[in-house]
Amino acid sequence: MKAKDTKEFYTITELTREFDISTRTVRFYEDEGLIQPVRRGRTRLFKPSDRRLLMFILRGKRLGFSIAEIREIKGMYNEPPGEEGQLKLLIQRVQEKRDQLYQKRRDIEETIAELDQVEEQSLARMAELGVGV
Amino acid sequence: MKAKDTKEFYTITELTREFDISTRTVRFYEDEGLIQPVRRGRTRLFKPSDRRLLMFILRGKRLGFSIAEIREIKGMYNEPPGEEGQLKLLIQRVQEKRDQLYQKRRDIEETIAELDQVEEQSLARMAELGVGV
DNA sequence: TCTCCAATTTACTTTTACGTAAAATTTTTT
DNA sequence: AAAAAATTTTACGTAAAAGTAAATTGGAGA
Repeated sequence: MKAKDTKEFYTITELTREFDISTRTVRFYEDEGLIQPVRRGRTRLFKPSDRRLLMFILRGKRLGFSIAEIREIKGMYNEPPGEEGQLKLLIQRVQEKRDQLYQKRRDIEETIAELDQVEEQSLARMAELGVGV
Repeated sequence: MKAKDTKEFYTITELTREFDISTRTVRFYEDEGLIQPVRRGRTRLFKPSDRRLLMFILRGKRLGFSIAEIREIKGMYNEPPGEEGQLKLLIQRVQEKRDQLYQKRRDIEETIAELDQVEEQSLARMAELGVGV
């Protein structure tokens, strides 16, 4: 039996169904240079690595990153450059992105805590009304 | 001595400077019904509660929430409704939002872990090059 | 080969979240 | 009070991220 990621190729619609996005979206990401599926004739064929890349893009989107930011982060996953200055720059960029993520994580914790309170109050109100949960 | 949040009123520019946003942005949020500063004549005056509300909005933005979503979350902070059906709906919505936040948190953890790896590899490469950190 | 459905290309449109410019106040400073 | 600075309103503009429509094209099956 074939597991998800051992499939040779995915069609565009397989991916759009799996991730609940439109073909336009996938092609848009290709236009933006984020994915480069191979072609059989004109038809796009997506390898497992393309699929993982798409997952990476969608994860970035969920976090509110723009296409440009996603492209930048993707670039960081390449082989580290051989030149010292470039290397230092990369390390710096990585730290900046990570700091952004730390901030987002704090934001999330705060928001979750507040929503917890809302829920608590709501449950209390339910109890007042004598409603079973 | 007056602490930040005991000030009676903030002007629009005080807020734009503190949070590094434009007046257009603040007025846009007002147009969207997110903030309702009082007026002295035509001039907007922002109370500490308005300032906190603005912080809340900007936090939502950092998390990639749209204005509509921020409005929705804000609505959850109101007094819980008295009617049972409404209450149950609220609780459900709260849980949905929280699930979204959990997802975002997982996304963040994954991305941070990957960036950690990039940094590690970069530092290893630095060492190879015999560069001092 | 014909047919039909999925995929592609091209191009115009839409939505969100502001940016920017102009002109008219208002407020503050001198 | 006059000048300067800040604020407001109005309105058009824009960039990002797709949505949508139309016309083709390609491949799979009868």
